[in-house]
Amino acid sequence: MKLLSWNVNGLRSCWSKGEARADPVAKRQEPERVTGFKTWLSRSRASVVGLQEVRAREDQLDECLKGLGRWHRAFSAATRPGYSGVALFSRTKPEEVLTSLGEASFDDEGRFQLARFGRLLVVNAYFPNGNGKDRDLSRVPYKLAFYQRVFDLLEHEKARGVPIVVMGDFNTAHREIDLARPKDNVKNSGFTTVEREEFDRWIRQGWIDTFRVFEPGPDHYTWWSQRFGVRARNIGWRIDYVLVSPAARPFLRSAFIQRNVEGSDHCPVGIELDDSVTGMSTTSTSSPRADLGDRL
Amino acid sequence: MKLLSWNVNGLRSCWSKGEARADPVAKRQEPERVTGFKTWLSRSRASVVGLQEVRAREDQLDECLKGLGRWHRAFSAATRPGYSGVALFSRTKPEEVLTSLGEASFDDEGRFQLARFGRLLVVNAYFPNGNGKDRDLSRVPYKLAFYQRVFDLLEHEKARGVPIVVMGDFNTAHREIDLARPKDNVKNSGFTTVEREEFDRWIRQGWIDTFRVFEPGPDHYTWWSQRFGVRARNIGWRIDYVLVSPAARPFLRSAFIQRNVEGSDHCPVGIELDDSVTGMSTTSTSSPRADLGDRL
DNA sequence: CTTCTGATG
DNA sequence: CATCGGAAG
Repeated sequence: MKLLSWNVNGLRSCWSKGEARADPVAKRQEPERVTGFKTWLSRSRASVVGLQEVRAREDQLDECLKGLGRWHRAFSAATRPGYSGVALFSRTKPEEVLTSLGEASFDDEGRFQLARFGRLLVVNAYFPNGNGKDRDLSRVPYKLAFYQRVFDLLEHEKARGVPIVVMGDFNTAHREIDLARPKDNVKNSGFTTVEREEFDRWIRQGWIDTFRVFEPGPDHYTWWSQRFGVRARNIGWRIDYVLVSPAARPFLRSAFIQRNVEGSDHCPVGIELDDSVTGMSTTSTSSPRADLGDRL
Repeated sequence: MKLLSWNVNGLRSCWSKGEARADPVAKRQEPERVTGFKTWLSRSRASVVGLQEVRAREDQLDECLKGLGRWHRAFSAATRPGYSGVALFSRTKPEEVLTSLGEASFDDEGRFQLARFGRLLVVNAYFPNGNGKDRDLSRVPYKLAFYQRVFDLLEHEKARGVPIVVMGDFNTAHREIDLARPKDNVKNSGFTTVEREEFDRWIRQGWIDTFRVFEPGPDHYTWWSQRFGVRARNIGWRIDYVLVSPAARPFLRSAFIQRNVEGSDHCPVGIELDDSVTGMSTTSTSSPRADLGDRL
């Protein structure tokens, strides 16, 4: 099974880039194909797709969601209009979906979804940006608290040997190799010491950065600033990740970055797991099954 | 001498429509020529140009103002950023420019300029829209007070026989013939009885609607809603005018609407006056010269 | 429908 | 640089 994660930076905008709209812009130009959301999704062959920065409530998405084919869809929007928001699309309906982290300051921002497919837990998360109102680091504490809350929430199941996937926009580059200009960014949110240390803690505690299982080298990024056209020169950051718990590791077949998919300032990332990870296929295993009712 | 008036609905936007910019839009489309501000101005052969809804302070206009050629420029911006604002361009420097109506509630909105060229007074005005916050008529009283203030300010000079031009966006259609759908708009600001009566008062007191001197017929408009593409079907309003005082009437050579000029939801309007109206040409007259120092 | 800000990324 | 909302026209 394939799992994909994409920060779409506004689903309506991302979707529109793949459509030849009869809008004022289209009147002035030849429709030019960029990939956009719809084409990407229809060609994805994914089982589960996590989106971040949807920036719309479900009822504002009618046009984008029309004709997408048979997907189960779950949304968690922020209270503030046009801000944040995550969505989870899946080929089969999850047995459970949870969107609360048990704290209003987190839940108000539509950043978290946890879904269960058999024994597999899939988290779709949009970790906060650490920049505050005045482009300072004032939101870093909130960001770290969010990381810790998600970590704590999953710890028991991870320790029990439940296969878990945590995918999304982590808004942090882990190591120097994970961004093109590490020296220039040591004081910028996304690459400060505290943020990197929190990421380190996840890895030390057993979470696996799936992309690095297969690719140890540099120049692999998932986000590029929209300024100065730096994407063409690949001056980017790897801030979108798919982590898996140790119990999911044996099922991991591949991990990848879809750097040619356009429509957002992020590109999609993903992994392939053996179908048996859910415990729902013919060949079953004896891994423990998550019981969200107990823990969450 | 030719005088022109145009509500540009954002000078930066209007200007950009005449430029083949290297911007994200241009990347996706073939540059298509629409007239825009720069081309219009350079081909205008005007002596004086009044702009309304500039929607920028002078320091935000560097790019638009670059390479426009030799124009004297005067600006009056609103306090609130991106709102209202008028500008007066002229081939010769006005002897005087006045922007205050003597009341902060008017002056804060950048709606008024009065310039003197010899004995000729030129007013560039952006009369308020009568629609309030809730799309009601709550700004009609302010609009009427503005009309009355401008009227009163000019009355003494008009009565003395000074040639005066008042050009701009009046935000009112005078008579049924001045809008395509009079019946549908009797309750909308711009065509309510009180607004039309204020316009009537100006005419009764001697102000001349220059366009009607030459064109008594229907279907001549200066503004079209941006919704539903009604400009192509000419469903518009004539709300931009050039009025002249009785003393200027003998100098009036033509009046016109430039309905094919694009770049704004309004099109330019203008008149031609005999050059001698300023009293500065070789053939002088004995008309009184305005003395702003006394009155304003 | 379109122009602007202002917040946010 | 680009998204989205809101005010305004």
